[in-house]
Amino acid sequence: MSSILTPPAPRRATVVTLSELAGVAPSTVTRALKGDTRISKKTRDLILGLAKEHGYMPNALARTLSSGKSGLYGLVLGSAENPFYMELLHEATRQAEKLGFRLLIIHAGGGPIEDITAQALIQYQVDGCIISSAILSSHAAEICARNHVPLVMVNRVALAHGCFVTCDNRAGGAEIARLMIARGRRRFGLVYTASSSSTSREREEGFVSELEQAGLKLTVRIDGHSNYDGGFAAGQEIAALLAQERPDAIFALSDIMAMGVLDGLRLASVNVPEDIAVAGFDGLASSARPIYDLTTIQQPLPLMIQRAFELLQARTLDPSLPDELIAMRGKLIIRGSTGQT
Amino acid sequence: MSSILTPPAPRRATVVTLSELAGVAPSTVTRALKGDTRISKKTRDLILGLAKEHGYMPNALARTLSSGKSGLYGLVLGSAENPFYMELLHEATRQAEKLGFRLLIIHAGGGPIEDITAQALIQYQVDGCIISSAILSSHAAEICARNHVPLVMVNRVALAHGCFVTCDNRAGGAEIARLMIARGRRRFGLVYTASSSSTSREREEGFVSELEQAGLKLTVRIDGHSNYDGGFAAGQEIAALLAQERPDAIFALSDIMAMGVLDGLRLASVNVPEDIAVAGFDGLASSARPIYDLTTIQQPLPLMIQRAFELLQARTLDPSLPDELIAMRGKLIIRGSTGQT
DNA sequence: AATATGTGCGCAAACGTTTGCGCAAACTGA
DNA sequence: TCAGTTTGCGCAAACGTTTGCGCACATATT
Repeated sequence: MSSILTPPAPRRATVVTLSELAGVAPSTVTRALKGDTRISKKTRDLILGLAKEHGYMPNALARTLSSGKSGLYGLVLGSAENPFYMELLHEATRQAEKLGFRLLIIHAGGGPIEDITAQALIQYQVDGCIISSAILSSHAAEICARNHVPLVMVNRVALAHGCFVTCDNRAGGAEIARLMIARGRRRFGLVYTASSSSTSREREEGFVSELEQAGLKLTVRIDGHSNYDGGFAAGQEIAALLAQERPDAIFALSDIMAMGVLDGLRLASVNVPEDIAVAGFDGLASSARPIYDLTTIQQPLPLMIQRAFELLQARTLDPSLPDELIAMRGKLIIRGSTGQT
Repeated sequence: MSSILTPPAPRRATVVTLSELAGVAPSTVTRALKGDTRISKKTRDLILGLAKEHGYMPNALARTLSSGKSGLYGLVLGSAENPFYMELLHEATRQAEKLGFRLLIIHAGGGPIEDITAQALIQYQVDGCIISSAILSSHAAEICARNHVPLVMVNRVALAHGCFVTCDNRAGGAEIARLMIARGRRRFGLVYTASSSSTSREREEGFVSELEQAGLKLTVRIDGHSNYDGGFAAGQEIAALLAQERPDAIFALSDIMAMGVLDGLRLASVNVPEDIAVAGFDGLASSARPIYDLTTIQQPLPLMIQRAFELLQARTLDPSLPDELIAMRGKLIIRGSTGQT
């Protein structure tokens, strides 16, 4: 408590206080602020002037209570270790701001989304949720379904209810295989992720099926644990193989693992791309660093986020719309880690 | 519109619907759910049972309207390129969840916070805001001050109004200098950031003043532009110096720049730490990677975030509390990039 | 029996905004 | 002049939760 008595801070301007100043009803103020031409121009101008003069800012919470739309979207992010999620966060934030929305962080990091976390989606009346990683428990998914919270999963498919925007992972894996084969590589290794995620499985399937069509197959398959350290360990393990047993091409299912592989190989004095070609997937900004110079499949992140918001907004307007799955072709970025043509 | 007429989804349980089911007043339901012992145990148990049975979840927005506390905290993040902000986001999210709060992304990336973005803080009645980068315009800062939004800046000091939790940057810079001197280094370079931020200035001041006390001085000072690419370019520039003109110790004012410096030196075949010792600041997880093995000052991020929430919560309870600045000593992590003892 | 105190709840208004419904006055055409 | 239409607004309730104030009834004390 302040030892010097001060009068309470004047309350901030509200629709009601503006209506009193203008001598009109609160509903008139609301309509004037919205530009409703049923309110005369003279009255609208008066109210807009007062609103500006008094620094009026609408209370988004009261507005939500009354209109049912919060302008909030939930965001679920994956591991702190993978810069892909930071890029996704920035892109989602940029597009949300453009659309006049705000992002509520529902979950960040590994592990499933706890029920109490999913309940935040309902409690804050989010207009939808973008999930880029983590798994909703079946109970949490049921809570969302029952409360009509539109969900879009970006970069993976793992829900019984919701929409999906992914990269076309199979096509991407196949493209990497074709490039490696075209460059004359013949012994292939995979650094994968032993999770149940569709992303890894599809990338691997695309890669392997393309090899098989060329009468080739994987000779090494190492779990890179979805992270840099796992990729690094895989790189060391590959480097430790006898040169004639070693694959001459490695596909890591994500850029973060690929960069680990590259560093592991490099510290073991294995030459890339001379001895081993390395490719990744995701298109991280850091994959372009000279020290990596990584060939990769670049996910069309801005467009994926744009589609995600479109899917959510459409389902805010019409909750009965059927779920959609959108797969977008990634772009092959050929760099030094797979050698030059 | 569904072609098959379906009854509207039953509305979710509210305090009012629970009161009708229980045959009590809504205020009784609210009090029972809060455990108010003025409501008899029998009635409380009845209401709790009904709440559970009907999957009641309080509407956080209505609650805010009525109680004045939203449980939302704003978060402002810096550049997508610096993993420090991802680590900060994850730690802030983890601690917020523990406290029962949610984080609203106010801004992410470079550039000042626009007024319309700052207004979101007021519109969503956030209980406070953690700012880790970016600058509030003076108008935005005034909006927050006038509306009593507690602000805490983490990792820098740049506001006329608000609290600050930073690492003790000067002490950290001085520690790096002492280590380098103790290792016999005598020609010093700095990779800095030409921004007005207090963080960079203080780290540099700590480093330089310690050198001067030992009768030493900077011989090279290169702008690393706060990012990896700038650090990399600086590393290349340093490598391009004649060996006898080259510094034998480099302090980069952040880990992300230090990693760029290391890569730039490495690609130019300059040996670290034999030819040049390199140190950074921040304590990023990736600084521990074998390929960097970076000596750094590790910011006590979990404690900084904890203090930030404490400062915000205290000011929610008592808006008249004076601003506080808390500086915390970082921890010197000695790794291979500065050589062994 | 009367009075004081304790217990267990309810009333009512508020928080800030929105919108369906409808009224009064002005205008138009016959 | 009158009926119908248009214009410009207001009323009132709602959205969901909270809480100050106070009532009715039970209990204890004198």
